Amino acid sequence: MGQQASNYQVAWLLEEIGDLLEIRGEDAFKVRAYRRAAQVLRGWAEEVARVAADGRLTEIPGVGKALAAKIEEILATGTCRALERLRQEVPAGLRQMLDIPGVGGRTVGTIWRALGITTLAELEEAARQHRLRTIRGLGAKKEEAILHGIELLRVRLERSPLGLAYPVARELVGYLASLPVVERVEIAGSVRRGRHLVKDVDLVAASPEPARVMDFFVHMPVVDEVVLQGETRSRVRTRFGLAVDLRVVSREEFPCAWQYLTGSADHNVRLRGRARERGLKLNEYGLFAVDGQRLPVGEEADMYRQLDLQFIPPELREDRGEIEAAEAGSLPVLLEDGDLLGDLHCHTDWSDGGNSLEEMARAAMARGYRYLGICDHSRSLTVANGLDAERLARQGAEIEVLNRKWEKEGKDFRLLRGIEVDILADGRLDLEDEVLAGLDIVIASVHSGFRQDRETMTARIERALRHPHVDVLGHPTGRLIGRRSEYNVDIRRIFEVAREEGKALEINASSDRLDLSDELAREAALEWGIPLVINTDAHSAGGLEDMHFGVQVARRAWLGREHVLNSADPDRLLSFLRRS
DNA sequence: GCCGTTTTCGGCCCGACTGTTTTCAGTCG
Repeated sequence: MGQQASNYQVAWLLEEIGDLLEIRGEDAFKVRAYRRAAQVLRGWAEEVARVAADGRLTEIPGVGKALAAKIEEILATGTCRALERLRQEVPAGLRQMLDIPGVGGRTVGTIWRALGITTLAELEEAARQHRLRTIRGLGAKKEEAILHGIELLRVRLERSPLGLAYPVARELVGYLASLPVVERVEIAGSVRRGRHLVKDVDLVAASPEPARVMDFFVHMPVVDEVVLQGETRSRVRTRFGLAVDLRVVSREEFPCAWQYLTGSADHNVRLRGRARERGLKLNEYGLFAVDGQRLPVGEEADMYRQLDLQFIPPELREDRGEIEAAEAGSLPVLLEDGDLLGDLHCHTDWSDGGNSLEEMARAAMARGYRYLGICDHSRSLTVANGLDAERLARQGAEIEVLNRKWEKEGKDFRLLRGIEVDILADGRLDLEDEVLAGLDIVIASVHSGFRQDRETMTARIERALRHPHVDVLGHPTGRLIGRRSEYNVDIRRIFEVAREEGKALEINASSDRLDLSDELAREAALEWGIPLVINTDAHSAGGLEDMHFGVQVARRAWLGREHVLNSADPDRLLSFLRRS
């Protein structure tokens, strides 16, 4: 993480400026400009500090002179004057209210000015006392919606989405690893298991000098508050509100400590019982015989072996049958990051993505992919600059030019011409059949009318899935983690139709979706035999890296490469797509 | 705030939906 702010941190502050401006009632386009820049930076592959050093900040789309100056100020000082002024003016608690679904800057500003409310607790109190409905423009329904929204938000405050926790964990691991006295450091806990929501980040390190490691840990620049600090365990709260636990043990203790701290608790309880049955004792420091003699455990796998079990990958450690399977030697061979040969769903600057076709392709090649599906939005999604038939055709022509160029250069890579076509409210698709017929891949997704009743929504998706040109159903349940619940849809009926029609379902790997969930992915693939695809839905080159989260969903679903279409080589993949 | 082979100023952010409303404001994607 170094001294200079990372892209993520700069984005975080720009986002804050946008939020505060919105609450103050500033021009919506200005607010949008800050948010857009933050989004671009979050997905920007190159270090923004590096870009700034070269004086190339304004080459980043969405960054002009004013933002470039602010970014430079943030890189130099960790903040900027404009932000500090806003923080003085707008109480800190108001910002959190923007996270309540259905509440935006206007509403927050109105409530603030009318009732002087500045915290979530005060807002909830006022809603319960029916004081919000006295404000002009708000009513009983809005008051109820706010109370419900606060509930949804609570879930998110107690647990962080993996997409937030994982980069933080990775960054801290890198930071700790740079310390010479640290022999080894790893991510443990639910982040390692790939849970979509995590309570905190658990790290474990091996070092002969734990006190020095701890001292280093609690003084890291991202630390907001030291919750507790001891010889072997410390807990801090980072600036993002995320709690981080670090345990430091000896090298000898490391494998069992790592295993223990990875959990889950239920899984560990079963393992300890199993050790006891064998006359052994298992704890976070090691595996011991009755006489207290330490058994050799050089790696986690040794410990499982001592308990007559196959090695159980972290994603399976939930006591959902993995111990029985490991005992029988029947654990599945799980999908791995390297198994994926392409990503079938990403966006470009033709619609609402941040990078060009070629930039997305380069990023895909750098990941070792052999193909990349370009599936921009379709025309009805006007805010995303969705493509109509004419622009889609022009994009297709550009893709063909690129593909021919790479073929000539002998590159084993191609772009697939695709679309993420909107499923309209009645289940029709947003583009004509003959337009869809000319594409390599068609992903159909719901982006509107989320409140349809179960029957209507199910029939709507069913109709789209039965359309002969549709290959994949995108983000099948529509959930946004901590922000929006699933649509009201009979997902088993959708499974039935997908199986009948031979269509694939998406595991959307975008960290705020992870949709299908691990439970549904497992059911779809293993019980219904439906082929899955794992796609990042990336809106920038950096977004392709979310694939890791999708792989973890698949692993948590007990799936191997045979269940995932985009682990197939291009010919096999295309033959599936042509079939539909 | 950004952006530009129509433009360095004036667009950008449009339409659906909901709730609070007598004609509109806010949110969302």
